[in-house]
Amino acid sequence: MKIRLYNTLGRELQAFEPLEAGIARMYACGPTVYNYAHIGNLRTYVFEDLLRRTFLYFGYKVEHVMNVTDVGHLTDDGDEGEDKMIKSAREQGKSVWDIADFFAEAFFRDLDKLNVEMPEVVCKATDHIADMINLIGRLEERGYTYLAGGNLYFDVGKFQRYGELALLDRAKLQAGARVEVDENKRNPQDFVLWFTKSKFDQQAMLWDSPWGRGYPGWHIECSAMSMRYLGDQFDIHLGGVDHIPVHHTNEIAQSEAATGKPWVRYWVHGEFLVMTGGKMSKSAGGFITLESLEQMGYHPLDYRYFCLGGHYRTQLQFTEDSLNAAQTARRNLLDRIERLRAEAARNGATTSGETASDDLGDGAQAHLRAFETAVAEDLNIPKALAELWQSMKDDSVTAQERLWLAMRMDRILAIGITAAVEGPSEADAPDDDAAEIEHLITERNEARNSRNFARADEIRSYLKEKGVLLEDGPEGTHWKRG
RNA sequence: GGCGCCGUACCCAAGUGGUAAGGGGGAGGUCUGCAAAACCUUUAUUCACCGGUUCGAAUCCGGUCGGCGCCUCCA
Repeated sequence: MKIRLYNTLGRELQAFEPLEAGIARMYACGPTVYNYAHIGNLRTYVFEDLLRRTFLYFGYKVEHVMNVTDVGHLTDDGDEGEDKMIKSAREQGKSVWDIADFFAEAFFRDLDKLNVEMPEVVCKATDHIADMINLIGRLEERGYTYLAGGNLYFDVGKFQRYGELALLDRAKLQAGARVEVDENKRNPQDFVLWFTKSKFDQQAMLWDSPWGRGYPGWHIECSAMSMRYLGDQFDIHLGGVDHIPVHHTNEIAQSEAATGKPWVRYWVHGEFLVMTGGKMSKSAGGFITLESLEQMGYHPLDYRYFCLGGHYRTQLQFTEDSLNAAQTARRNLLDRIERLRAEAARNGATTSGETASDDLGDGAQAHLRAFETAVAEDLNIPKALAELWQSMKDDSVTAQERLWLAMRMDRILAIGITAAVEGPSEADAPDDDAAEIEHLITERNEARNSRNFARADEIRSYLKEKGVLLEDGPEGTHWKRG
């Protein structure tokens, strides 16, 4: 099936045509590891994971590269004098290197909890300084750079198509709208490739270079590392929408200036998670981590499910109510899976193993096709999720087929369905108190049979206090942990 | 000031020319000693507002109002 994606470059839906048949090569801008990722950051990585899984689902080989920015950069709003990494290191009494390792580890732990698969390559900026110096050298040879005030700049005036991605009209850009203009720049949009004169003193990470001892500008790392692992030209570049006007615009300029060739074919950007009053950010006070959601009683996959509810290109409203809705929905879905599993078992069907989709009935086929069509059309995951629900509720499809469909769809959605189907069922789950609970249930049912409801209710409330819920059904009494 | 996005039920949110997906929540019902679960039914004649194009518009065009993002090394 043809996958269509919205290309920021050109602002239109385009059929994905890889440079090399059957392979999707993509680069994703990763985190700057000076703090924990907040759930807004994580939304973007969930989106990238959905795209990755979509390619895999449709049979592509994926070469996915993500960088980790572990070189310090400026602190946030209004603070022009300090480096994020240095600030964080000082506050925590650690070296910048330790800070980077610590938060990178935390970041990937979060991704793992969210069922975000690891890219084929995760590369740290500090391991690729030589690649950056090399690339800057190519730019210098081609005359795109100038030295001023000790720093080496990229001259956007030499790159005619500057700003094409962001639809920037250089003549109309208001320089210094929010930040002081760097007097050394020839054009306001010029950016530093290599610093030797830091705006701040305590820069701990320094490397020798042809332009002096210093450290690289931010944008160059993505160009250098992506080209190192994916070649001078590759298929897709991913990131958050905030990167369109500056970071990605500059990446394109320096990459294409260095090679003289078109660089990336498809630019795909994820929109922000927003809270009441605006986007999530430290200054606004709404810094929520995955861990804090866990402490509030949510499963990480509840958050993933929540993310699937909105299209990647639209802002998603985060509220506790909507996260609750996602949590309940996911529980209901997994409960339904559990019942389908029991039904399939009663029918003597096996739930594991592959069923060729050719063997599916027409109804199941139609559901699968609807799901795949939604996913392939610019990753319409909300629609795909709706198709999942409809297929689960379709009684004309056998329980076994529905389980198979759910697992199949979970290859992309990754919301815990496969684990629910293939893992131990609730009944198999070991429980230290199981014997006592079973015993009490037996006693209660004897009491019910002799119409001693007072005793029966006593047992119900006793177990409820211990967190055990009883459900009387036609086939006996089931219990579960509440 | 420039660039871009968005406004769909109580909430989240698909749908972008053919007569409103899905989830959560609410309401009613079946079942049940009770309770829960499950199941069934129901919940926008209408898509911020005003014009226009069209046989037909939530979808296209123009305007108004409102929200948001970016223009800084925020995902």
